[in-house]
Amino acid sequence: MTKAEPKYKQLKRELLTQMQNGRRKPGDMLPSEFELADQFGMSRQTVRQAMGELVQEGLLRRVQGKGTFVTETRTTATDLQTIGIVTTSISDYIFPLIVRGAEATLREKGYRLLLSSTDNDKDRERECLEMMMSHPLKGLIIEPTKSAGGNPNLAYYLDLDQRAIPYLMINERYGELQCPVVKMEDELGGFLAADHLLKLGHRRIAGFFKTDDLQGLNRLKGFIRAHRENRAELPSRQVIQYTTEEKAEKPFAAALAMLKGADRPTAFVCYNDELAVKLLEAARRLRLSVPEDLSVVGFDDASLATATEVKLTTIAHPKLEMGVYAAKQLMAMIEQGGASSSVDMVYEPIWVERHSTCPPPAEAM
Amino acid sequence: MTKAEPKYKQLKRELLTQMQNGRRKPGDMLPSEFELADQFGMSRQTVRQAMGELVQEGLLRRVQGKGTFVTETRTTATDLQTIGIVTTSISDYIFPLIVRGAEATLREKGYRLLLSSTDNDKDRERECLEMMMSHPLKGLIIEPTKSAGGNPNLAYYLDLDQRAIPYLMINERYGELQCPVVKMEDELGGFLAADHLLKLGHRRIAGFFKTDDLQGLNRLKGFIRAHRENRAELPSRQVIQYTTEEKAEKPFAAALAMLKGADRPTAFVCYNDELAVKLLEAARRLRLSVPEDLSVVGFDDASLATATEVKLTTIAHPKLEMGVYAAKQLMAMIEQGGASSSVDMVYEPIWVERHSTCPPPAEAM
DNA sequence: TATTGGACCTTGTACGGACAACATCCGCTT
DNA sequence: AAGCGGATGTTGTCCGTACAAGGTCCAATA
Repeated sequence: MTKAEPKYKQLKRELLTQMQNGRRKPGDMLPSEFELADQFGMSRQTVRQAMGELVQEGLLRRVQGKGTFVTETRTTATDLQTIGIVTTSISDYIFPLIVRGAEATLREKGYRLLLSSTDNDKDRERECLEMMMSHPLKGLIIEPTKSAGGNPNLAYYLDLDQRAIPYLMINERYGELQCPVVKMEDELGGFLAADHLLKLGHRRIAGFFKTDDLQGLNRLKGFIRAHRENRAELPSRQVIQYTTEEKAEKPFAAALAMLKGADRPTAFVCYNDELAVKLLEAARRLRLSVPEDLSVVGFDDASLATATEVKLTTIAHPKLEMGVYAAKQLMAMIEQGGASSSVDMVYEPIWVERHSTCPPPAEAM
Repeated sequence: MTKAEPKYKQLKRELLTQMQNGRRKPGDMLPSEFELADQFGMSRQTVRQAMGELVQEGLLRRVQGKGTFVTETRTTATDLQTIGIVTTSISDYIFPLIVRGAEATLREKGYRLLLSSTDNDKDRERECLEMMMSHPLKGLIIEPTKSAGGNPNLAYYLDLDQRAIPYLMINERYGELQCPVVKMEDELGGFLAADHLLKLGHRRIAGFFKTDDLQGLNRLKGFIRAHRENRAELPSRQVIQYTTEEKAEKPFAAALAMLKGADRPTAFVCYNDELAVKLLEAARRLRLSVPEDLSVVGFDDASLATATEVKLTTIAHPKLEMGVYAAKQLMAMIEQGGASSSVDMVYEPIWVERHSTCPPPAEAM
């Protein structure tokens, strides 16, 4: 025989169902504690215990001298649920779009969005995860921080698994983890960029890649594969790798040096549009014209790409849509109860031709 | 004489201070309920009430049959608290920086950040406020949506007042409300822009302002004042007003028409850098060179301002710092218990001279 | 008519007692 | 030596009572 449910819990359940049925609407006043005690054949203290918990949960509001009321506002009985996003950089020119897509989609479905940013620092990532998990969460969207490095915060992700909180990654995935990922096919993007340039006749293409995340590493991989498949040489000095910390100086300086040197490259492939715009400046400084003297390809199709005089040729991916998709996917996982049926979504990169690319100058052929 | 504090609250306070002193460390077992009742001369029920609240707050953990213990782990003794930000547009090129400043500051102090965006739509603003308020919130940072129009969501803000949830506004304030605001002195910014150009000798300056928010309206106000104080004429056709919905087309078309017409303006003052970059494109299309034929001034000192070939002269304000300050101010208000001592913070705009401005061409003098 | 005081409602605080459910320990039994 | 059972101590549930404090209403009062 099953154990008897405590009386106060029975009352609590009864009141809850009444509220869900609509028999007690928001704003309604409940019978007084004495009355309820009478009705349900229990003491006032027991009634108080039941109602106390409902007050704690925000479903009731007690006012001394007046009575106890069903809470207003609470649009639906199913309370709003919260999902979190951990980004590397809120102010980065790409991520706001992804966040915007996700936010709009989530709000529509009644979810709330907790946002935090790691600033590309793994210690901060730990703080963010800690913060996120310290309150009930329905799901998480994570953009890995320095995904090419290790994952010192593995324990937190395992904790998520244990708590059956679904999560998915965006842009990249930590290798050790099994979860869905929404990303662009970066390797193919790197390939496309270099392949187009090689097909235009370029033979000295410099590549600039941020390689502390897997996105950059994969773009570089594709960049190399394009050279191999086109039987083009790729001297190592034509590949510039840099980290988040170095991004302000190193690639710009390297580009200047290469353009001044002998056998200067006839084309640049840049990790993203932000860098491409910077390198345009390097070309201007040396009075090289783009694209006649130097072709430039960026990544991301950011708003920067069309702000410049020479509109940038770039590799695009559907940023807003990725956010929307990630949100939808996560909501589906939540509804399924955390069954992370690892179905990835990989977007194909799109070559967007504008005016920063053309065949190389004749003398360089 | 002051009213006596309830006994259970006295006990609660006592236990709290003991825990803060370190007299009771995490993991320690407290005396039993009977013992405490004895020590403090109260009944066991009263002790239970005090401890019940501490359990609710996560500071104690009760285990039937064993005892009551001080909670382990939660280094964040004061449980994490949530504050919300309602922006007009997450992906806008300015706001991410403000959000980033606020997020970093808040996370440091153990607050969590709920983010949502109105997309410049007052219905969405209502949804956002509803969503924010449906769960316990410690405070709100709001960027008003179309602040020049009315405020149909006034009821929600009054509700915030009633619930003693402190809030502050950023960029602008709805006129009907009393709350601190963190903003730039837009009127002065508009004045500076026009005044500099007038002092350079320009006499036909066109101004483009988004006037569905107060920021734009104030910049326009300053723009007009500069003309008055410099005794310069300002025909109405030289002022272009537009709304969020029109921003993609109207100002660009108007600029093209003005530049093609007789007595074309020798300078543009633009609502923001985004528009300034667009209008640079209009000038290029008519083969006018900037700044020789046309000076251009933007607002915001966004990253766009230096991406272009001609680096934009612009009116800057400390975006990141504004976010940080807003966060700090809000936290102070929370600690004071919602005493919204309406102390505004107004940042002075800064004239950042780059290469898109110079004296007007001689023939136009 | 306007005000006040009190009756009568509500919830808040506090006390007392009783038994149930669970955990631990210790001595007794096997 | 191992296992069982009960003593003992803890929190959980439930009851009853009493008075305080806040709110509402109405009738008596100025």
